[in-house]
Amino acid sequence: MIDLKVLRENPDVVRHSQKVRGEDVSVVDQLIDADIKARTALSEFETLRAEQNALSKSVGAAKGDEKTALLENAKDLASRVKAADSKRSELEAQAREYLLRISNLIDLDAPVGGEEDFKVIEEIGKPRDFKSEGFEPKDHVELGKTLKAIDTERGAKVAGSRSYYLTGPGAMLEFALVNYAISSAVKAGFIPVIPPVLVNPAAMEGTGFLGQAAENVYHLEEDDVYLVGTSEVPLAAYHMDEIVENLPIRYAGYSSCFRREAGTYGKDTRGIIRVHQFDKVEMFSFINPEEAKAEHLRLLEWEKDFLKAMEVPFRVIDVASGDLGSSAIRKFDCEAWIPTQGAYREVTSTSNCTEFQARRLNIRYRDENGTKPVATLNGTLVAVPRMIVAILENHQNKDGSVNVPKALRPFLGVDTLVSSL
RNA sequence: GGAGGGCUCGCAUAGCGGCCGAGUGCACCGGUCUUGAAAACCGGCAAACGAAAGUUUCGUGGGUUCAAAUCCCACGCCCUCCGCCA
Repeated sequence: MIDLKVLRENPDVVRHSQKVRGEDVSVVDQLIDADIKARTALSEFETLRAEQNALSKSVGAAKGDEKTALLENAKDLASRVKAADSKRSELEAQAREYLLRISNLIDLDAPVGGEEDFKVIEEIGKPRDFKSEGFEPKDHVELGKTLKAIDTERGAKVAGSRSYYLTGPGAMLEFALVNYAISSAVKAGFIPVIPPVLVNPAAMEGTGFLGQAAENVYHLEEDDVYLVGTSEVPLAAYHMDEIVENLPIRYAGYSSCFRREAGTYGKDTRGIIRVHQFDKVEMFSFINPEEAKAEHLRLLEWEKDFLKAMEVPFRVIDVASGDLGSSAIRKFDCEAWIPTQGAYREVTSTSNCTEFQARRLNIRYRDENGTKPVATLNGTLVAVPRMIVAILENHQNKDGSVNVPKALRPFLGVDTLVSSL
């Protein structure tokens, strides 16, 4: 949630943010109004309550007739307190509802616009010229099949669309990617974490995934728990309701991720670009808000290092305001070149959520002036299926074999993946 | 799934209707003493809103009462034992 002080003192900042995100602006004024009403009700309640507390104390001390008279008074007051209290909680709930509908205040450096209005920051590596090499690149589905690495047909048979098996070299590739990712993260000072992927509503709500993203979240009705779409959720909630010390704290979470992919019918139906379940190594930082911007760039740097090590051509984009999640003020995506699509596709992403999540999750740090919400940031180190796609397609040879990036060789044990058909 | 026990300020515990936002010990911070340290002693030490007064918070939500950490109800979580199972 945003800082109410900003809203009270500078509502135009909030209006502008909502506007460039393409979100409801009118909720800002509804919140301002609700906030004033709630605060008025609160102070009315507090005044009455103070009176009641004082009166109550005198009842305890009084005797006889005096006591009877006081009790009469107190009874009346008690009912007024009760009424004031329920009015207060009603208005506070209303205000909170509006508050939760407002997204984090956009970074003014983020490009304004929709999905298409991203800004390319840099391009790293050059796409291969398969034509001059004398062959048509195969797509990852085909390569995965001949290498016996990816089995989407049986995935569909057993689990439905957007499901797959990683087998043999495919499975080994996942282990290699994850091991390489975790060992680089540990070198960079991250604490490796294997978090729960089944979380309660507070964790889900706190990280902001039950707003606009709710339709993509799996919910297990019977037990009222959610399957996380990213380990960002359990990592952020790890310090829920705590006052943390020794910032920055950096975690590298490895977990399965679950996504309903609602509203994506017909999009990326082939292969494992868009799937319901995949594994991912995610970086997550808790940090002093003043350092959030610098940390964002550091996370991006780690993502770039990983992609460079995969020897895959990619570009970095500055995602436009209308395409950001509600918690993020700015987001950088790394997009790998996918030869058979002739396009760059998102493989990793890093977001600066400033204090937005920490406010909801009640995660604070202490400084000379008291306690304040921390900033949280997240970034993908590796999302396994998409990285496998990028590696297979970019490093394929004419005979259908695939060269393994040097960085992965120690973890995989081979230099080349060879067709076993 | 069955039977019990428990949830109080970082940790451990006291409190069982008004004198309790709450005692004690440990931890922590500051000081005295000491060549230095330990010990001892003295002082401080939960959080939120608020300019302040004040209000709120003893797992959560509801109820009884003039008044609830304390009584009642529901839920959640944790622990122990039994059953089942990876």
